[in-house]
Amino acid sequence: MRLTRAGEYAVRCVLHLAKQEPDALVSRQTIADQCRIPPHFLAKIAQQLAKAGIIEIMQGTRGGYRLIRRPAEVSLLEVIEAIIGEIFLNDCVIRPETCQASPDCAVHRVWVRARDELRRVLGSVSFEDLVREESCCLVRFPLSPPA
Amino acid sequence: MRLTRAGEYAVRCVLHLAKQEPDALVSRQTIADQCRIPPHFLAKIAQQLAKAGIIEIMQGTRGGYRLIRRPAEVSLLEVIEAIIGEIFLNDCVIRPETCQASPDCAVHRVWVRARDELRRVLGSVSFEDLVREESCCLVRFPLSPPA
DNA sequence: GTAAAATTGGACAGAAAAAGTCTCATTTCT
DNA sequence: AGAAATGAGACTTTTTCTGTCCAATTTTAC
Repeated sequence: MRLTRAGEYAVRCVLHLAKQEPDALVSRQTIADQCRIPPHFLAKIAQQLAKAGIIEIMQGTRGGYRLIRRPAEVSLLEVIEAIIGEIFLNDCVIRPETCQASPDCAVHRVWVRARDELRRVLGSVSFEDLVREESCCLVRFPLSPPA
Repeated sequence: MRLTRAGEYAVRCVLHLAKQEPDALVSRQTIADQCRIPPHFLAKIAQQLAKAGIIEIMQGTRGGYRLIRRPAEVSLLEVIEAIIGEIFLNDCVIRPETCQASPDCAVHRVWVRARDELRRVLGSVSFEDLVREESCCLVRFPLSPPA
């Protein structure tokens, strides 16, 4: 019951793009280096983000990734679900056949509520918020330890 | 990002016990049959529930499992976490070293909030609630389809 | 006390999912 | 045409989860 690493990488990647000036194009290698993501793995993740309409992928010599929506319009939830699929917590929430009479089941209803709450929290935060609040999750190594 | 099957089984098991009269002792085999849980797998799950102080295991010929707390005093969260460990959603929430400067990170703070909400929802529901609301998640096969 | 019936506890195997790697193809710029 | 980047998918490795098996232990019954 946790975010997959791919989801975490996706958040880092989008956050990195959101921190640049609008429409900046950043190479995969740069993002991979700075966000500590295996480059080939990042490629797969980027494809999913592109399919979800969050970033744009430019091929060729001066290719790379570009955020195609305003950071304020992209929620944490959206990026995560672009990678790991819709959050549902428990099978019975999304595949009623695993549980007889799901809608009549109190346990089922709790899971639905829990999922809704979780999605609400993640959906209420945009990447603009995250940038403004000075997020880490990007490399911080050059930083010297606090004096 | 979903409950494991072991967690689901644990909920079914405790729910089954909660539906009996107080202090009823139910054999592992009976629970396994009625809740459709592989008996040996149930044994492992029961051990964790016992360790968490939720059920009591009686050995011997007329052994079995018994709920040792009032259903009203056992939350869904407790049973789940007894099996899958504390819910944390993202590594950075529980292992700060995966992320530099976690507490300063806005993403980190969102995850903490999301986790707290999720745990709050699951923690607010007791097995008494679930029994009262007529939960399924136990076998329903003998039931004929609605006319 | 011994046998039977139940569970324990740990090892182990199989399956599924996730993480990461590799390679060849394609695109774009020069 | 060549160089430098990404695309796409197959593949491998690792990890986690699920489930099984068996010897040991406990309790009940005779």
